[in-house]
Amino acid sequence: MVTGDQETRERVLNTAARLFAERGVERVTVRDICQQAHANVAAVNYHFGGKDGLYTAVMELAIGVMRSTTEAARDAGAGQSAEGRLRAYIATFVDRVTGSGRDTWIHHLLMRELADPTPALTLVVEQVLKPRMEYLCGTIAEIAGRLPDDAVVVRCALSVQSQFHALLWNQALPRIATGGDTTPASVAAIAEHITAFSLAGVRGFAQSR
Amino acid sequence: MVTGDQETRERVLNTAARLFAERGVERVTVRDICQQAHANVAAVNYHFGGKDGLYTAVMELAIGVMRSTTEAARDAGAGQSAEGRLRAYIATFVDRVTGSGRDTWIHHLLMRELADPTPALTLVVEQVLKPRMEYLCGTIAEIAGRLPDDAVVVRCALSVQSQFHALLWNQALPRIATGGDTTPASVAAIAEHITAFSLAGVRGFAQSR
Amino acid sequence: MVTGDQETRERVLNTAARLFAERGVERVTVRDICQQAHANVAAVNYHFGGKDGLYTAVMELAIGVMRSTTEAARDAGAGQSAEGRLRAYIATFVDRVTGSGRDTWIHHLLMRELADPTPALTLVVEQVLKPRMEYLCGTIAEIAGRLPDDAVVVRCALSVQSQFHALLWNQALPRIATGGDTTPASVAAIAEHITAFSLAGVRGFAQSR
Amino acid sequence: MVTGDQETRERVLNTAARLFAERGVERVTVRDICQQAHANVAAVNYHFGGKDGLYTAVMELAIGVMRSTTEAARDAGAGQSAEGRLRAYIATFVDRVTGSGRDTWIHHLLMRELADPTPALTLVVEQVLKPRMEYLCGTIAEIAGRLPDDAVVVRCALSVQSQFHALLWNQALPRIATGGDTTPASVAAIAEHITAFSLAGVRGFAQSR
DNA sequence: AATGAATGAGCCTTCATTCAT
DNA sequence: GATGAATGAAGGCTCATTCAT
Repeated sequence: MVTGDQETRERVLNTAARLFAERGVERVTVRDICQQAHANVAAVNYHFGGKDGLYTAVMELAIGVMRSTTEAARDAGAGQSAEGRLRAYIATFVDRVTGSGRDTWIHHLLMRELADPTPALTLVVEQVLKPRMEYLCGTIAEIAGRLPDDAVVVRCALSVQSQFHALLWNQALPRIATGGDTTPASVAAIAEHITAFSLAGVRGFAQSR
Repeated sequence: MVTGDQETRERVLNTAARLFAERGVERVTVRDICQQAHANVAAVNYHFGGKDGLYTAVMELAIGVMRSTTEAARDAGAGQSAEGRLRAYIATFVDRVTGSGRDTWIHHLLMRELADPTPALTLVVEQVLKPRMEYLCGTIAEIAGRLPDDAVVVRCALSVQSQFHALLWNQALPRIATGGDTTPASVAAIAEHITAFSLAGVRGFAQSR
Repeated sequence: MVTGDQETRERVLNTAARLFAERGVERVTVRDICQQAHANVAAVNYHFGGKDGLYTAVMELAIGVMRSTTEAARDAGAGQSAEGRLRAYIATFVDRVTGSGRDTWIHHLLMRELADPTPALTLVVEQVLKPRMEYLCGTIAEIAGRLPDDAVVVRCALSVQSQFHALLWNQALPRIATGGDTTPASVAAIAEHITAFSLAGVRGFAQSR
Repeated sequence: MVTGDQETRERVLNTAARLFAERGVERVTVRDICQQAHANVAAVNYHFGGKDGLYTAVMELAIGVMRSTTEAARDAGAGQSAEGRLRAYIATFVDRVTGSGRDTWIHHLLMRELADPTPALTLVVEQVLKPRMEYLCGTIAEIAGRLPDDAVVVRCALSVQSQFHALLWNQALPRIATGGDTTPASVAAIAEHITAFSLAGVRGFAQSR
């Protein structure tokens, strides 16, 4: 109608990603999406085969972005010591989660997916969460002087990762504690806290060699 | 009267709590609830004024249980040192979250509320989360030799509390890591891990007096 | 509950009469009536056998009042000339219709019944409208020097009677014309107009004997 | 497409007009309308936004027809004397109200609106009733030798107009009086009666100049 | 490739009525 | 005699989906 071509598909996909994250899949109608995307009501079924297909496409998009975040977290610590890699990893995630603007929709979507699992969760686990855990376990293993598949190391990795999510809640919530701020200073302070807290936690499990 | 045991209102309320937690409010129909509760379709509107009212009632029920959990976590550490209180607090929560059977629906419900806030979330924050944070801050403050409203203390409390939720996900998820087990042994191991990790983390922020 | 006895029946009946007139039968619920009448939800079914039975009872009540209005209109002109009787008849009706306060609900109810006939309409026609027409025909016949069952006389009676209803509309409507006033002066002016207009109209059909 | 002749919107609109007039808005269900219109249950919401919107559309349709009736009543008396215009006006209305067949639904609908006003009544008053009153006042003013906004003239206009409605009732009722007939002869007789009665009534208020 | 009118299943809610007490 | 908890039928409306164009 407007431009034709494949642009419609993209507009619908991006609009859906935003709305799904904002309100949740159930609270968004196909009409809402198509209207805001300046597309026809039938566009969703035409391009994605239905609402479910659209959700899957959105999740695939999200997974792509999340994987690039994983990459970024890795790259930020490339060539550094284990402590440096952990610090860089945490800093990258805190930065993305507190959302310097875009891509925040991904975290909301992930929270919903975790609270209300769909078949897409399997993909997220396999392609996003497991790789992250693996990298994190490797780094932590080095710090703790243990093997990456040591149960202690895995638990530490979960302890580290879990702290990012407290940030998400603090954003979605009537702030429980301080730190709804997303000023560069406070973001850095949070990252520094998690790093220090986690390093101390991990070192407590360090094995003398 | 169909079964005659519980009153209709109670049957509907309990059934709704279970279904809301299992599938999410949007995916549960009033008909489903009433059918499983052996009640009439109109029972929801009669007793709760509508689906929304029913959800509110369920959340109030959940809040009641959660408050008793907070109490239990406090009582378990009564009369002990700060470290002992933290250990007891964590043990209580890990025990409840890993679910010795009942009341697991509450955690699912809470996760959904956090992912998809409704007006009920305000109540949860005020009556459940804030009191927990206060208690936790008090204990941590003592360990760290800081004031309870110190920003460092608050961040530590969030770091501690956030680790419980990793457990929740591990339950809802195709297990990312080890520890889908809820055998007494593994539950104890998890509790011990969080305690050790957190104590080390907090002590890293301790102020020399 | 409050006083028991037969008073409940009366309260329900009167409340229903008022509400039926105000909103129309379909727009009034049994719950509304019982609540406003400080009676139980089941009171309507208990005392009147159902909503239909209640409506019938209300119509019977209305018919009683309307018959007394007919009587009053007759009595007001008793012993007077035909012109005087017509003037008194019209004055009585204009007074009642413009509603010096109570009994206005009856007119609204009658309007609804005419617009949306129920079996009760037959009763109204037989016990209220026909007697009025008969009296009016008798009076008009005398003025016109014709027989009461003369088609001309009957048509004149309808012409007279119909003018009352214009008043009802002017009350229910965003006033089409002047005269929403119900001050004694304007009411008298209206009565005088209808009387003069009608007398002139009827005399135009007078037969020289 | 079921029948293919009219468009769905038109079928629904016409069916609704008929049913609303026959039974009243409250007693007609959306399902009834759609079934008789060979349309889907959702057609009403799709084309009219809901039952209320459908009613509004029906009223707009009715207003259109009523305005054309007003035009016809004017045209019928064009170029004639005031008496001739009044006679033509009355004849037109009596003809339409007694219903040579079609468009009778409009009168039923108007009666319901008057008995049970909805927001649509304002439109009817502004676009139909007021213009009619203005024309009628102009004609009567000329006959009575008074100004069109003279209170006496306005009252006369109401007296004239009100007589049409007696006809409506006579149709909806178990006939009170003669004249349920719609033979051309009786229709003409009624029109002639109203004309004569009204002319005499108006002339009684004539001012000598 | 894309549209929008039309569909039908299903949802929440309302309401007159019933029945055990 | 009177209550109020509980019922079931039905209503308006939403929404993802389809189909002819």
